[in-house]
Amino acid sequence: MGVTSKRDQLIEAALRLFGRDGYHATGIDRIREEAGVARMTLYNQFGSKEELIIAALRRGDTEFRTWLRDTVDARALAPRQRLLAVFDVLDAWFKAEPTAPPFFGCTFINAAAEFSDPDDPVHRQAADHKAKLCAYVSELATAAGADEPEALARDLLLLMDGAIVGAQVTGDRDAALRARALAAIVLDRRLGVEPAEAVDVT
Amino acid sequence: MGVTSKRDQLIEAALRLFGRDGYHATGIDRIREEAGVARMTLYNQFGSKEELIIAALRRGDTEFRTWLRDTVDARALAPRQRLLAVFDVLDAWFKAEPTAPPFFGCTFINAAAEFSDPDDPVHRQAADHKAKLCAYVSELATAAGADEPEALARDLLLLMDGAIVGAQVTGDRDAALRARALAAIVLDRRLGVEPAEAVDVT
DNA sequence: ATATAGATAGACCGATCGATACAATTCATC
DNA sequence: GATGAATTGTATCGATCGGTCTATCTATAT
Repeated sequence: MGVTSKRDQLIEAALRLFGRDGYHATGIDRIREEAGVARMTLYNQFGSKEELIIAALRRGDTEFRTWLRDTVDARALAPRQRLLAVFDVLDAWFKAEPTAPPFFGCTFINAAAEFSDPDDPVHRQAADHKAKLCAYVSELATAAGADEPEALARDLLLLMDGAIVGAQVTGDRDAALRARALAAIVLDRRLGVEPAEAVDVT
Repeated sequence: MGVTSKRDQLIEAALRLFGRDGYHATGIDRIREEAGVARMTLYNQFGSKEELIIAALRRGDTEFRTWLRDTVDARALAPRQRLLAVFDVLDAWFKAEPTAPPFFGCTFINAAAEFSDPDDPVHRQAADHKAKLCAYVSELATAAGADEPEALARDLLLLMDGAIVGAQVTGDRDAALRARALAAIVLDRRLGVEPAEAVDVT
């Protein structure tokens, strides 16, 4: 085996294929083939397709949030700018910049769609990702001195999801920038205006 | 046959099942069974599953936009209020009010997710729905005297999609109301403030 | 050198997939 | 009441689905 374990190879292949082709449309055998692994290895590591889906979502969650966090941190801006930087990260994602994961829409939104029952483990895993994402944005909002960081985070998450859908469905690659402009307007209301930034909200 | 043709029964069953369970997860036989129709009738009316999907999306598009339009019209408000009323309609949808279609997320977003190729006929049909929705909101924005009605419509559509995703993934049934509050803030910037409304943006 | 655990390829399972063939039957129209 | 089109049920197709089983191979540790 290489540097990555069979288990990791399976999770990575699954994450990519589920993200591109969907969950029901992607067969076990396709994942097994892509990972270069025997079928029984898959069933030894994960008892079922559902468990593999959940493992892939868990991996995707940590990978995405880590990438988001690191990329925002790399800009090392003032607290208010860091909230807006989240949308710059989305922009890089939509435009498929090298460091970003390939864009086929949000695999968590897609998972929740394909498993519509809120009690389904897959749906729960998808909801958990959004909750963790919201918690992170809430941290940023707190650092920026928001009165109600949780409420602000939910609003910004709504803008993020709206941008993702716009980029995915109608192919609007500038959706993140428009969401960023909207976020700036919202921040003006919730954080108070910073003179230097308040002008260029367009 | 009843008052509705076999074709209509098939389209309605398909629209409901695709919306709830997804496109790949819903088999032809399930639709045929739900519609109470022979399998060959399905293949006589629609040459393939894909054509049935597209017919269902077309039906869903007109049904949703008609319902949206009528419900907004029923409120007969001032132009600016009509733009915000769109979010009240979403709210009624999320909360499964009797007149609203059942809520399992936006079947067009879901279709675009399951058929990720932008050139896929199904994906195109989904994108077409969002484009038509955007055109309608643009009408409302024009009536409200927006400087750039198209740009405003895109922003409001982003808020709508964000609310839909929030309601679908994390089950946030108040997502439409939060999107409405955000929309009010955006309208303040784009339309100019109307004193009576400008205060209660929360 | 041998024991042990994990990975391999491939046959195989029953179920279901989308789609077709066809004969029997219903139904509207004249 | 006869005609022709639409609809019916059912049998069937090849392919694929998720999942199991087995026998062979390989690597590591003792």
